[in-house]
Amino acid sequence: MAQGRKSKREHLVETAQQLFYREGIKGTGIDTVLEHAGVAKRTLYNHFKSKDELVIATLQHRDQEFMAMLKAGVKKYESKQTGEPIFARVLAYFDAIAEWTTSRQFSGCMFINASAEYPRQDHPVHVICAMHKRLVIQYIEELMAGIPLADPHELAVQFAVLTDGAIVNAHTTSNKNAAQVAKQIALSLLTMHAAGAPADHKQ
Amino acid sequence: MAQGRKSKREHLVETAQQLFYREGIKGTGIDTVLEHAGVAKRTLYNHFKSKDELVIATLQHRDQEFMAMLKAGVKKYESKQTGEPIFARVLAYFDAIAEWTTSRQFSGCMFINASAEYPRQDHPVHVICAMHKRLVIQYIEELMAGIPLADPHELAVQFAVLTDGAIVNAHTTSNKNAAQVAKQIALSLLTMHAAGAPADHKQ
DNA sequence: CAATGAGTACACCGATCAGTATACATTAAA
DNA sequence: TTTAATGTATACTGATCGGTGTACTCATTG
Repeated sequence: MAQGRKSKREHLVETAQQLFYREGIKGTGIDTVLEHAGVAKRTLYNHFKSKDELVIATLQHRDQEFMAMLKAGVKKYESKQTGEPIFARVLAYFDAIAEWTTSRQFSGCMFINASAEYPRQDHPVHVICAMHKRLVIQYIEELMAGIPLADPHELAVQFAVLTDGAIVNAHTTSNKNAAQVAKQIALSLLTMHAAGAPADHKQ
Repeated sequence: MAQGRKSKREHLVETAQQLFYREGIKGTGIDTVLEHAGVAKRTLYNHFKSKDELVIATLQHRDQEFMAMLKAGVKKYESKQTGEPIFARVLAYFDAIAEWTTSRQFSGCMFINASAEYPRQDHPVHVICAMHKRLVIQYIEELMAGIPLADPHELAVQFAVLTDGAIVNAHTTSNKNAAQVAKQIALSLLTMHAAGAPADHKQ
């Protein structure tokens, strides 16, 4: 098994990911990917039997990468939160989203973009996108583990809606504040629904 | 000026809009549009000098149609709201969004989808999408005209973020509840920020 | 009737698309 | 050293892309 520091397959996936993200999936031809990767066409088709397969591998790779980015962001911002300590992790999550949506290369959520390019709900790409979103909700629930809530899942869904809204709004209208808007709303919801959180007693 | 009940141009725009919405813009070829419209290729290129121009005309048409749909929805649901009457119009707006996102042909927001297909922020399509979103925010502000608020615009932006989130979430994860989730959050924010609304005095 | 403008039918263009075929080079393990 | 796997280079396929050229029909209008 000949392989450099990175396998050709991995290199192709990473190159394709960049291009798909910047130019869209249907806006990026196979030849463009090969050109940027410096890899022969035959090699690509030895690893993937079609462009669709490359697209799916790309989205799976992005899923891993994105979740890792989120977790790193939460770790980074968790300690910088003021106010109620049990809220720190969820609020840090929104800071992570904010950092991402205001970064220079930000171009929306790859999964939202992909499912916009493949609108049919039964298309594999669309299915993968739905799975990713479900994973994010699950992660948000984990972040709220320490908070006494009547229905943690429902609040996680609300936060997911807020997140998607912030991402899309930031992308379409170039609004650098969108994620902070979402964070503020999230904080309101937290204080509203957290029953008997210390230092938050009603009057 | 020969013209049937509808001008060829209008017919082309409406046909293209349907197809672009269902199959994506880059996923729909000119020939497909012509086939469905039953119009000669030359006719199309007499009205539009490129596909991009047709796309833009389509988005402008959709903007009109969408705003009309929103206004009709608000009128329809306004009287059916319970609780604080000055909130009725904004809450009806979310019901209109809910009706749309749960309708059979719903396939996301055409503008969000379009700007996902054309990720570059300076592309004309992206610019039109941003304009549309700004129009919606303006409309939301109008709906809140009767509510005493410290910063109506900020709340309108929050509602826009909620709306985008609901739309995207409904589309990507087939969540029929997304818009109702957004409405609930909106109601919370309204009661929280509406200063001195009757029957809403503190304590 | 003549002229004009709008639409049609259809052939055609070069470019690009995803994907294949073939022949050769490199590498590493047996 | 032989063998097999992996990758490269390049040419090619058939389909489709957006867009053009041309000759025609048809209805209106002066």
